[in-house]
Amino acid sequence: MNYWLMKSEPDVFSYDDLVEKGKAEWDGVRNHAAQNNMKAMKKGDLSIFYHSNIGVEAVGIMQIVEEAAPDSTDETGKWIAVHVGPKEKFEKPVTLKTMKADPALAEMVMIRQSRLSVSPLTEAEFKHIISLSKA
DNA sequence: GCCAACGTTGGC
DNA sequence: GCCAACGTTGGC
Repeated sequence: MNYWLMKSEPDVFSYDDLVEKGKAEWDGVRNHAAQNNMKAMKKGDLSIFYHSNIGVEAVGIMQIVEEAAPDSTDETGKWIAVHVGPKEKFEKPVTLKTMKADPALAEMVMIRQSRLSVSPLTEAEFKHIISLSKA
């Protein structure tokens, strides 16, 4: 089991949009590092859903339901996407400010490399963010 | 709206 | 293969 963090601008695609659809292709990722992370995803892996730009906070958990396959929005055939489904919406979102201030999350890839839209989390980081969402 | 970080492009 | 210019992302 691996853990991830994926970003989306909620005015484009929000956690509630995912809940409504039930399943969605995580398309449009055009960054090699992010692509490599998606290629490493296995069915059943869990990912934090993070709202960038608006909200700037982690809002819920989703599950990888289909592993990497060609991105349907890519005409070149070079890029891949995974399919995700909703797992659990946080009772309380965890803001970037909270995560940045927390020593337990100081090594988080997303904190250190803020522009990366798909990044790995350690199991400890994943669980810690969950615990913050319940506080 | 600004700006830092950083990826990509293109000239040499 | 280097590096300057430029575009995009994303926090503030």
